[in-house]
Amino acid sequence: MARTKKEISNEDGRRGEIVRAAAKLFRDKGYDGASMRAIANSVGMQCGSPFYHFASKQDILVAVVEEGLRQGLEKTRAVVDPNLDGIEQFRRLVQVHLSIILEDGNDFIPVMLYNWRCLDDAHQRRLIATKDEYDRIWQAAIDKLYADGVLTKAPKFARLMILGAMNFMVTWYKPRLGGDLHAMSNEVVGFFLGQAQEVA
Amino acid sequence: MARTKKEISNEDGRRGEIVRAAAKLFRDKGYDGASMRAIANSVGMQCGSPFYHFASKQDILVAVVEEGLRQGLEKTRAVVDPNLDGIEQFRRLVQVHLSIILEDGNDFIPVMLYNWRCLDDAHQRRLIATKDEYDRIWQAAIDKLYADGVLTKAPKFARLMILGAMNFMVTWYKPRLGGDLHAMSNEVVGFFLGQAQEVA
DNA sequence: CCTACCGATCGGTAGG
DNA sequence: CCTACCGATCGGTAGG
Repeated sequence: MARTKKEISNEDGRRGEIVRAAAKLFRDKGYDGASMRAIANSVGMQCGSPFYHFASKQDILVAVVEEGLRQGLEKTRAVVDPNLDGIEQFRRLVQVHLSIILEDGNDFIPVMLYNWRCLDDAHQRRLIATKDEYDRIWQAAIDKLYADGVLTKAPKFARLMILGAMNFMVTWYKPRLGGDLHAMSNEVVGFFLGQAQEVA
Repeated sequence: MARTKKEISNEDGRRGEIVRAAAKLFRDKGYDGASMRAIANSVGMQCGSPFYHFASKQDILVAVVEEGLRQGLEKTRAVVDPNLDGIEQFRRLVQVHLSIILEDGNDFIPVMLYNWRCLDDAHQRRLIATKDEYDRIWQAAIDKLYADGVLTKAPKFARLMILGAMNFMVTWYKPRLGGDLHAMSNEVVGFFLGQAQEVA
């Protein structure tokens, strides 16, 4: 059976192993710091073998970023619900974003955030459309907080500050015993929305 | 005359040119992505010549980070004044931090922020003491805002969010014609402190 | 600070 | 997917 579009984007099998191993190495050492040999060896292959699955190292990076955007957009859309009140919608977006960038094994989006310049211009241009879709979801949620009076400052700038503060957590957050991501989400929500609302 | 400590930390002369050129290249292409040849050529040297001034590429990175911390701490201390009210102190810290990370030619701290893992463990351990000094200044200013009731959430977490949001601006901020860094500072201050205070 | 060069490692390929 | 290999480039050095 031919490889369907869904299977490709799910990155199953050996190819998927390479994508996941590369994501971890790109995150730890950066795109230039992670060699094809290191990627191959981390999945038990010889140095030339990943080129059976990918035409180039660049294409592996593209696959990592595409998989990150696909998973991220899927998880994010799953918590969007126009019936929620603004604060609860925001809380869910924060929780899911922190899991996307901080949870163990979720290396795709951190690689995208911190290796974006390693993508060829053409790939950047193509992938930015999906990034924009991600931003639109956040912007809509923040606009609603603004309309409700929970946030009072320019909502576009608010989105950049809030997502920036979270994205920079990649550089300092160290997971502790017992999933404290939920606690972290509450701290983030509490900080940006003030003390008006109780934490779940 | 022997090179004094002050002259070393000021990075004057040819050595200083290498440090500044390397900072720019490290910022644009990353530590691993910027070759010694590229650094040498960007100051009109041949590929082996930087090694007359530095023992290794790693030592250039160390010099970049040290120069960034030295300049950053100097500029930051210059705006610290215990007689200022909390909000005005915060505003000045934001302004100086944005100039440190976003102003044209100030590549040192961005290199530190986004290439920290490229430093050897021993250098990280040594440099972290100066980083901590920087954080202490910020923490004191934020603690005061907390004591004054301007901020109401855990001040340590507040520092991480505020500095994180600013530091991530390195990835998206594009300077426009006519220095808008001052306007940016006002937006940042306005966002984090709410609309209580007027912008200068 | 240049010239000329080193061994190591890089991404990538051909043939099986 | 492995073996064996390629040219290019890397950080770094010796001698002047």
